[in-house]
Amino acid sequence: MAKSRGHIIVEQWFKSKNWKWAAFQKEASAAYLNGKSGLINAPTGSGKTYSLWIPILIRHINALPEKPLKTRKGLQVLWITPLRALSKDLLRNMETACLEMNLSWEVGIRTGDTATKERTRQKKQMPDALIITPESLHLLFSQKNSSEVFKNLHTVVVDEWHELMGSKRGVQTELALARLRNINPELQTWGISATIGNLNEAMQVLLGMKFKEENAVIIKADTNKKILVESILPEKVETLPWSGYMGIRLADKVVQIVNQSNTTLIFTNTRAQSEIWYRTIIEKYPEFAGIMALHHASLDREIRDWVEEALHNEKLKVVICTSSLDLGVDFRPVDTVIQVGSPKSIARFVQRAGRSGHRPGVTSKIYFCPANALELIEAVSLREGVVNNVLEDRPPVVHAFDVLAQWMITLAVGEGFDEQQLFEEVSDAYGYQYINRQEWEWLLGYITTGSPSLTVYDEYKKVERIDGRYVVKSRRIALRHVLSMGTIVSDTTLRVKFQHGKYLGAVEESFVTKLKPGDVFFFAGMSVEFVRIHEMTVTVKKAEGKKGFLVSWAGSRMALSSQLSSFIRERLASSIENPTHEKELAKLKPLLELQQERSIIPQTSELLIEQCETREGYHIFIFPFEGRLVHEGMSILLAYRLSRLKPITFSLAMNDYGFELLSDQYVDMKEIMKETALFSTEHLVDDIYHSVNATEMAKRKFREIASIAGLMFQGYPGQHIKTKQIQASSSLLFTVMSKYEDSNLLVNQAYQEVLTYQLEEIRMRKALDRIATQKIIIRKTIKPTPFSFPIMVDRLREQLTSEKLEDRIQKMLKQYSNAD
DNA sequence: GACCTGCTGCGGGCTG
Repeated sequence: MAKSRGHIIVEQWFKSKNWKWAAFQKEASAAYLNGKSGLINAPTGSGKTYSLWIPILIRHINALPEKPLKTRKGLQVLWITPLRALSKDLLRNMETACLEMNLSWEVGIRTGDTATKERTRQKKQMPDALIITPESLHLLFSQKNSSEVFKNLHTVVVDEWHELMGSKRGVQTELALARLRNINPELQTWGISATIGNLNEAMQVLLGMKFKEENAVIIKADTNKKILVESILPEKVETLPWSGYMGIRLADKVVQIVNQSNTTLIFTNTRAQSEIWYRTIIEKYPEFAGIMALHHASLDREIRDWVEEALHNEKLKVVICTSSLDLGVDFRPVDTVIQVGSPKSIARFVQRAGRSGHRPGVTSKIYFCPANALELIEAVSLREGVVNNVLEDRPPVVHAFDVLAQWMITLAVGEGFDEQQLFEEVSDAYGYQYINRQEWEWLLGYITTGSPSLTVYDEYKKVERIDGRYVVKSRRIALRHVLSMGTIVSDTTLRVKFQHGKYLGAVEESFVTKLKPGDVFFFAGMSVEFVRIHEMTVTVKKAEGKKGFLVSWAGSRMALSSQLSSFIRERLASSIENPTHEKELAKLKPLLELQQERSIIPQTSELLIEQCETREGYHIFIFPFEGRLVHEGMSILLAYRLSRLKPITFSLAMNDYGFELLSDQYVDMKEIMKETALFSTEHLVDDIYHSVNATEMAKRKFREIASIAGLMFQGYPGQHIKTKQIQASSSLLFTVMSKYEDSNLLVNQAYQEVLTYQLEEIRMRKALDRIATQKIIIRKTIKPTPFSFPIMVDRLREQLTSEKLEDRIQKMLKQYSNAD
């Protein structure tokens, strides 16, 4: 490739910093300077920011006239980041590079944190480059002069694109990009992404449907990042429980590793789990006070900032965290990462491993601490995934009409739009490539009249059509819209603070309603006593030494990824017949032998069904090993199909490995399997819609959709509306819209989201297809097996409180040992 | 030989 002048300057800059001028940086610079767009796939800490930022500056310098222009050109570069927290670091880096290149470029930040003064300044004169979140970018489009603001924009960079793409925030970004390309067809768009399974698709989503292929490139960093995976093993497999997800039994071993390391991050799957680990370690090893910290999303921002800072300055030995530290600033001191419990996907595991050895060429090491015995299989599977570099896809969100409705109103609040033009523009976005006129007309109706069933209510008439343009005239409507933009919908939370005023974090309404004054709970790594609740704030005081219950949050459970599940199926199948030398499997051997003895371990060509009878009734266990969401869908499907043969009701339970149908009647699976296609994919969707309370599931989903689409105003800042009220009004809207309209796009979307995300329809179909080719093995067991026991416990847990659960498990224990 | 489940992320006018 011929070296351009710009290319040489970039190269010199890298050399002057004594940095290795890596192949991907060369490639990216050259492609950018040649006017291309694309995607850069490089690990964090590899200098990928500079591989774009420096060429951008060069391009600017080259374009400078001899005499500098008197008037500034305004905004030329947008740098989109999913995390506010990343913006300050970026700003520093970018400004430093400007200084080094002797260029008086101004770089600014525009996020929710940006002060009013700075906003006003930006309104008068935008900086040359702006670091921004997708939400703030949408807010810029709600201003009257937005096309003027973006007139001279020539480059947009989307950082951590893999992180945005799979969510509705990604769709927001797609829509904004489509608009920016419309304003300036020459716009160069670059994405920066970690490695995911569908990189090509990621680029397509970023660049939109009309992008010319010859102008796009994917640039992969050829960094052989080494990742070492080591399991933390118990002396005996008996140490590990059959079921359970906390993993604290191996706390001593974990502490040993922490002690041998400089700085350790311990990743847990839930906030409650991180609190348990903190409490367990501090009780057993009081010397960790002061050098151990907690980090999760419900802790106060100030505390989290302190933890991040202390981690950076090597003041902390260990931090116990959740996904809250998956991304974010470089923590160079971290040399060890421990994952407690299944990470559920290989990509997440790799991402977390990368938090250690955060420099090019340095090996990352991650320890896996299994939380129950069967997770030893996952340990082996994870390692296999890492070695073979198998990573999950991030499927982009499509047909999100709620996000589109919001976007249309945003534009109407801003400069207004011509519907034909906007329709063209929106079809350029990957997520709306198949949108048709009928859907579009419905959306136009929705934003102007509030959909056919709501026409009598004025508050849903938001947008007016004036001289062919769709605009929002009312100040009040504009204000309320701007106050509720974005796609992240959360429950109402209450802030927790000490009497003397220090804020600890936030808990959910549903948790607080259980509390009485004097109750003690464990939160933010300490025991606190509930004092009172006033104006959405929970006041507490220290309760040293007292034991209390643990804060719980209503989140969602992550399901095992299909890539990881398939490794697990294979590992299990070969565990007995072709045992490998993996030490994890050696540990697990006694348990697998017990499974083999009481039932079987299925080969990959087999589907195992276990049936047994206990005092609770007749159990059917089925083990597709497909992750809990698919199992949820399958259990619903099977329960429905069985109930059509004869009237029968089941209670359902599931985990990542299998599911249970429990009834007070015996079902002869062998007979039924002969006659009925229980696992057929035929009428799958119909059966599911008939079977479950699909309406209930859709209703719950609808709450988020209605919020995003602007049907429910969540209140002015500082003034809160209770979750219950929001839930009630969304459920009312759902009922009205379903009843009086045949094809309400938002209601349909709710059903679609239930199928796609809650029940993982596509994956379920694949699994059912696989089952169709498998041999069904039905085993009657006298006692629950290592496979089935955890599912039973799971069901009990949902029905009973924890004390009662303990009693029940004791009873079960007695019952089954008596049978011996 | 069997206990502790529930991730992350953003944003908020106008006027004088």
